[in-house]
Amino acid sequence: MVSERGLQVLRAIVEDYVETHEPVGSRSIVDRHAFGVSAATIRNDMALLEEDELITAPHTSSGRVPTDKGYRVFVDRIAELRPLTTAQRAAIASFLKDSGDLDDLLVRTVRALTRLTGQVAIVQYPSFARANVSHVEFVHLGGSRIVVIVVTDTGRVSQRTALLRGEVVESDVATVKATIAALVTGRGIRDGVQAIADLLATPRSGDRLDDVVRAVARIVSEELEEFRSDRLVMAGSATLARRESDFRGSISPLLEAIEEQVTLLRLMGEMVADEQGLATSIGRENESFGLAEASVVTSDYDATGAHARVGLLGPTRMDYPSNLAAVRAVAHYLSRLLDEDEKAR
Amino acid sequence: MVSERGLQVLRAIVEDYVETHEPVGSRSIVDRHAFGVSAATIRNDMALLEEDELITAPHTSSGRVPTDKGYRVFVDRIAELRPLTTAQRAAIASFLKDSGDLDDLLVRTVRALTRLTGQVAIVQYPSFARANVSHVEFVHLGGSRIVVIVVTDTGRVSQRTALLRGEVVESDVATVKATIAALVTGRGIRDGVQAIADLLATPRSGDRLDDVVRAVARIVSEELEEFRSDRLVMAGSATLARRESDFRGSISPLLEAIEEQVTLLRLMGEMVADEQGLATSIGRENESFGLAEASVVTSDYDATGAHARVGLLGPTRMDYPSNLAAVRAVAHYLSRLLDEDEKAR
DNA sequence: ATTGGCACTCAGGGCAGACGAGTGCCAGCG
DNA sequence: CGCTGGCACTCGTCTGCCCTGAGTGCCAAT
Repeated sequence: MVSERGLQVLRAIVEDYVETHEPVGSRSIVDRHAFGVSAATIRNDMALLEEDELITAPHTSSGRVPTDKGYRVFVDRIAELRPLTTAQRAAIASFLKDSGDLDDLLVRTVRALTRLTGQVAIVQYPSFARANVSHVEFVHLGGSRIVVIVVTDTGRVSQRTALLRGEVVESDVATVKATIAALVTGRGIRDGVQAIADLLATPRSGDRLDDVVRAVARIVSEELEEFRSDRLVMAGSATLARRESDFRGSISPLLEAIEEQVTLLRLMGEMVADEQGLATSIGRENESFGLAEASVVTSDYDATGAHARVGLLGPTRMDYPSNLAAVRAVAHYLSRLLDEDEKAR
Repeated sequence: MVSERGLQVLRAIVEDYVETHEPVGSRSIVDRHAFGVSAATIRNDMALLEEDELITAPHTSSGRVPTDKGYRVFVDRIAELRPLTTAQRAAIASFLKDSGDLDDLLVRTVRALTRLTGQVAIVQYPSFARANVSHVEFVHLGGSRIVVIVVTDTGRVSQRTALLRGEVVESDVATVKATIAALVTGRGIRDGVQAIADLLATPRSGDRLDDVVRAVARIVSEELEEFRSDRLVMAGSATLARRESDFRGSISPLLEAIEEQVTLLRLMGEMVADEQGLATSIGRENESFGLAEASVVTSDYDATGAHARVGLLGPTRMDYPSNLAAVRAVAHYLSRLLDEDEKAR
């Protein structure tokens, strides 16, 4: 078990290491922090911390560096959020106000966050799983093409072009629209998907339009699935290159994860938030996602029942207190703006 | 003036340097290429090439490296495209076939290209400046929100949510729709934008709906502008990290350009294509775009009059013959698929 | 439990020497 | 006149070496 002072030593090591990027020795700790004990005492504490695998020495005669486990303890038991300055809060507020629609708001959010922290910022689209389909619209482009548009009552729009096998005429489109609209309009996403699945399961009728209806229904179903699945908005990948020395290996796994999105979605989905809605995933904890040298911090935000996360992706050696405070503050503003929007309906 | 053999020496230097990433000396040239002359002769040629600033020596006693100007001469006067293998062609074809709508096709294209070349791949959306508005649709979400959807006859769809000042009811929406649809439907993008500008220029009437119409018209106009402006699809940014040693400085300007898009759009817009539709921009030629250590190669592709580019972004020291061949081949397939689509209408 | 002292380790910087790849130049040859 | 072999020279890189200093672990004393 680590003593109270031991924890303070760990705190000092984490803080100094994050700041200086250099292994920190017992001497520099007593210099920079008012422990009131000698370096030798600190050394004894450090030996204990090392036994617990909270810190490690890169080579025999050198200062200590926190291990992933050390960061974990730091975040869970020691660190307190470093509140944002009022200037920072004001910057967020002015950056986010006057946003247009949801897309615009999220883009601004992610930019604000990356600017604030210098890390890669990530915002999950609010999940619309609970939304209802308010509208389906079909636009005939002539020939065998139809643009299929689905709108939910939360204002999400998805659109896709269906390329049919044969030609259709305007009146066909109207018929198809009526059929499919009846199936999904006013229903929840899940119900809509189910209704379409039921339709596709029925045996084919000989009707000329049957094939068309099926083809279009399949597209609609895909679009509904898209609402159900989450999406990400990101910004700040260029900052990774500047922090490159923070990553022992290459940053290309990170860039891949950013490009893939799926990995990050899974990762953010699996992270467990504390009672404040904050969550961290540190270094090797991300190993199965190919991000063993990176950390992710997230904060939940809420939009009228819908629920999603904003987060940061950066080196394991990041400033957790500031970054956690930043995601929390941004999530907070985002929730508020979305709620105001909601009321404005 | 450089002799014929001088050019062949330049070719050898470029090819070897691209392959080995090391300055190439006179000796290794006679070893690897069948020049039939001695190293001393090559040295004389190299001295001339250096006088013309086509190659340079990193330090006094070391092999030569092509300058940007050298790459330029190589591309313009020496290099011949290295045709793709049939396996590669087959890979492209199978990768692109069975694409869904335009978005899907372009995403596949850009993935194919990055996989083929190992560089960052870029595809410009075909320009829809000449398209006509075929449809505007308004979906009332209740309260003061309307989703504004614009569809062109080329199948592009743009959608945005308008948040109005006051509440509107269903019948208002119908009125607004009629007004605006009359303004833009069937017209070209440019005409539509103009018509809306004219509307906004008229003095306000006292009509209750006038403000609503104006607000919505402004949104429609923005959406039309979006059709006019180009957009990019990209893939492969992670490859940059792997090639990082190819860039003397940091790769962060490149990542920024990728995230910005605007820079790349401008750059690709300014590049001048040869009679084959191919264009290159090498190293310092991109200096004003902050990409002095990068090169871009592009190939035009055509979709029934609409015209855009596919390209690659990579280090100056790239394999131009292969990359040019790759963009040309991919552009070729893309044109063909788009034309088939067109016919299928 | 804390401390000062001490021996020990080891990364990093500086220096010198050897090596070798590569050059420029020149005189000679066909 | 172009090509060639030869040769002296340059200079970056590698290697081994030493030294320094930061930092450690341990121990006996308080």
